[in-house]
Amino acid sequence: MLTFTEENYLKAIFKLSSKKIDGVSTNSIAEELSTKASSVTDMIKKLSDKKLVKYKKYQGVSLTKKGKQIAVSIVRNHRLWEVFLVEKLNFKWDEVHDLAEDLEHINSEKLTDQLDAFLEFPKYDPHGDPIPDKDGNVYNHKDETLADLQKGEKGIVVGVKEHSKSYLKYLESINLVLGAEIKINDIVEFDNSMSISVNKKTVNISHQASKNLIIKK
Amino acid sequence: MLTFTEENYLKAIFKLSSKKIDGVSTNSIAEELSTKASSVTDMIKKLSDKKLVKYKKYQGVSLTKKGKQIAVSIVRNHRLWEVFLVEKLNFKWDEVHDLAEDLEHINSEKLTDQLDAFLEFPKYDPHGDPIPDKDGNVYNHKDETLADLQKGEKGIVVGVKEHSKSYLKYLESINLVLGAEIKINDIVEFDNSMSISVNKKTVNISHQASKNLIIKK
DNA sequence: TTTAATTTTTAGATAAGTCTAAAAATAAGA
DNA sequence: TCTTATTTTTAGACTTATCTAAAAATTAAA
Ligand SMILES: [Mn+2]
Ligand SMILES: [Mn+2]
Ligand SMILES: [Mn+2]
Ligand SMILES: [Mn+2]
Repeated sequence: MLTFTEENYLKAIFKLSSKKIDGVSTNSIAEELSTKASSVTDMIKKLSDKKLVKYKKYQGVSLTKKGKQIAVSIVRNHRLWEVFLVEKLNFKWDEVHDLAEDLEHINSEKLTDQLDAFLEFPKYDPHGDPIPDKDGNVYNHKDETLADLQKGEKGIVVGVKEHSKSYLKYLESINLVLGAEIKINDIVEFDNSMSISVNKKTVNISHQASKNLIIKK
Repeated sequence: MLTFTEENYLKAIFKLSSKKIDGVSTNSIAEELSTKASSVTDMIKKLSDKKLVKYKKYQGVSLTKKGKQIAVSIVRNHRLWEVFLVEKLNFKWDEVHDLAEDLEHINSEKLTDQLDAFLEFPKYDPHGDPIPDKDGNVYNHKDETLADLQKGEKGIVVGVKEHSKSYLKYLESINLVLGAEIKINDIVEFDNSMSISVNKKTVNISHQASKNLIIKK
């Protein structure tokens, strides 16, 4: 059995791996987990001893098959619990992440599978992130954001790239929730802010905000 | 915030307190938690520093108001999660305890309250144990067991005093589940075993088994 | 290709929770 | 009451995960 800490390291490495082809750097893991590089080095050695990561000094780290399996199953847990909290316990999408950070570490295949069934096998979590299936396959969205659309184009909100409470609350306040249909009315060249239509209402949105909203055309 | 370990000590002391009027002994806590007396002494000192227990060397330990509040809220969590697992995720009553041991430590008042509401405010967990209310009141069953009944008397199963998997599985195999109606056909004086009727079937049950089954006449 | 900046690793310390073995206090028995 | 037996506490050691400060390796710049 792994400690919560070890599991969180695996999850962090998994997350960072998706953005990097080669090994994940010590510093990036430290930043992701709000810890120090020296702590990361120590933990990497331990995970390496347990054959959960491949590691060569100064060369970065990557997950082994086994390590990736564990990481994905934790992500699966995390996202299923988020769905549960929103769908069944009436939480808002900006309230569920921290609780899911704890719940994800409860390791029971039966629990996960029964929860999955109870939720009727959801494909996405409340933030639009894909839920890995039982075999560990994850089908990510294409990385197309609102900021990529041109004047006159339409799109549907399918996810967010930024998960902070404040961003999520802001989006909800202007009805930019999952499934919302958007039309680009205008783009201000100076700062790339946009005027868009959602729900027959017109709102303005900064580039900072639009580039974190994942869209399907 | 408390660690899981600290919470488990509080819970253990709470459990043992209900069977003792004066302070709980170091050894009994050690046994309850499968640890050593020396470890218990160390932890008690820590909990005492945090004003969660009252402690005088060699005189046993008892919970403060604050300590008891925490302990009860953990018990509340534990039992609500057990209800969830059985009612919503189709677990059997012998499968839920260990998972609840983990889930109970997820501290969120909102989560607990929403879960309580989702489950429609259950009064008892799957083993018949009472679920403390939001204010920390617990209404325990009277301690009347099947073994206390006389020949010819009837009773209804309302709980168990022993929570081992094997006992729970055994009970289920002979239909001695919560709510089952029992009639005592005969008592063997030699070993206090009983012949009883459940669901129109007759079964024999040892004293060891009957004295752990809580009954309401 | 040296030198300088950055990144990563090591060395040594600290805190939590545990253990064994031994000492101290309490309880039980003669 | 005095002597054992039992219980509880203390002393000292170990493990895990963390940190700071310093050394080593790599990368970037001149
Ligand atoms: Mn999340
Ligand atoms: Mn999410
Ligand atoms: Mn239980
Ligand atoms: Mn129970």
